Amino acid sequence: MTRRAYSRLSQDRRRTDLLEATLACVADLGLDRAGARQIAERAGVSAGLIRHYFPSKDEMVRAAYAYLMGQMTAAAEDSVAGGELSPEAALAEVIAANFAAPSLSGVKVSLWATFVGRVRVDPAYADIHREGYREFLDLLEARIHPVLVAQGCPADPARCKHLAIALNGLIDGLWIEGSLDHGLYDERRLPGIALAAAEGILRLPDTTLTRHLAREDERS
Amino acid sequence: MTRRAYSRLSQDRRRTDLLEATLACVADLGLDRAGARQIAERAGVSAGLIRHYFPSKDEMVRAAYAYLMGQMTAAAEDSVAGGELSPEAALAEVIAANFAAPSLSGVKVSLWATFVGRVRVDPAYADIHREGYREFLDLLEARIHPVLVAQGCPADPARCKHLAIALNGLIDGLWIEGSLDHGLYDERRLPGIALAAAEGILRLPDTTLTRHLAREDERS
DNA sequence: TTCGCTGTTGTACGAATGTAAAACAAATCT
DNA sequence: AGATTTGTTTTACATTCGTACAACAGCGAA
Repeated sequence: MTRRAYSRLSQDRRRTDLLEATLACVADLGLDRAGARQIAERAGVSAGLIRHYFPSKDEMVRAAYAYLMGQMTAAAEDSVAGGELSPEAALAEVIAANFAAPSLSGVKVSLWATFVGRVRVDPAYADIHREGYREFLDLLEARIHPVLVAQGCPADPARCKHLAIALNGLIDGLWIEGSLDHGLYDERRLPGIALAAAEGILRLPDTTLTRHLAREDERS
Repeated sequence: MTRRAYSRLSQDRRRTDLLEATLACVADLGLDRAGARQIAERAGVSAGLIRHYFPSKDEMVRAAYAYLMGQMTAAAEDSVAGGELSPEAALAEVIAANFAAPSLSGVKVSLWATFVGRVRVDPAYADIHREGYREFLDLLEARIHPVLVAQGCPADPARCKHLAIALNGLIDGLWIEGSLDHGLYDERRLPGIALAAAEGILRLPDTTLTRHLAREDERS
């Protein structure tokens, strides 16, 4: 029997290949059917190699979750990085970014849900989840505060935190149902629905956030 | 070898025992480790019996998801069943019920997330999810409309639907993070946060919903 | 009490699983 | 060019999985 030809990749490259193959398998096979052999095949690698990069398959899956959350929070932070926008426009952008590609994605929400299902079981998943949630909460709070100040609304820390919690809930819930694409309504309306609801939650005058919606469309 | 003693149960009883054992195993082992043998043991039954009630283990898991969603939507509908409340109080109750036991539950959110992770993979899960989501959306819309009318707000069908979508998103997102109990804030504040945010989304005067909060506490 | 039905158990089996470790080869160093 | 290192493949193994099926036993009917 002749051996398969292969090439040696850098440790980081091979590792991320394995992580992405893991996510791909979990997304369209489910956690139970995402076996070591199938992940390895998707990564273009033989099954035994997994144990050269991870102490066990379970730890590789955990690492894949951490990798996914790192990508998602990095994307959220980048969504307002370079711009010199008004506080209102910046907040609108952070919110609306969740309802367009690549955030609005059936694959992403499938992975997110699958892993959240393990948070209660496995403390490692709980830690990763908590960290990602806290980061997004902080990001939101930092974007909310200047808007409240500019609009002359009360902006004490307790109120900001509560508003961030509520806004994060709104975004999460709409993102999940929107990404699942169940066909119960037109997903293109989600940015408008989300921004109008956010205006209400923050007690801002109408169109404070929604008037920044058109610019989002032009960009695409 | 002596055989195990057993008793014959009614078909319905045995079936729901199996479904509840399935949910219990999925909740605290995860979908991949919830094997037929472990589920059977939890149900106080031998593994072979599964195939007497379900064509396969996978179909039993699907049936367990349908069973769970049936329980949850039934609970949501019951939460406003008998009362002769004002429209505002009824809406507040529907919302607040999601942030107290038994709805606010780590087990429930784990199961919910685990199954949502399969929606994209398996059309049967997609159907069950869509149906449950649509039912809750309709329930919310039916509770929102009379409030808007009573408060003299615009209440055309399109606006009601958008508001129901936003409110559902808010509830879902807060319910998930609250149930996961990550310790980033005090979950007892969730009903207040949710009701205040709902007031904002619906553009209602302050305390229209939150003034019904105290009554919720007294009841417990 | 005995019979008959069928819900239930126990066992067996092939396939798939995660993992260990030996054999190999690709890249690097000398 | 040859030696060395180590990333990678391959084979092997114990375990677990879902399922099939024959044997058994609880329970109502006669």
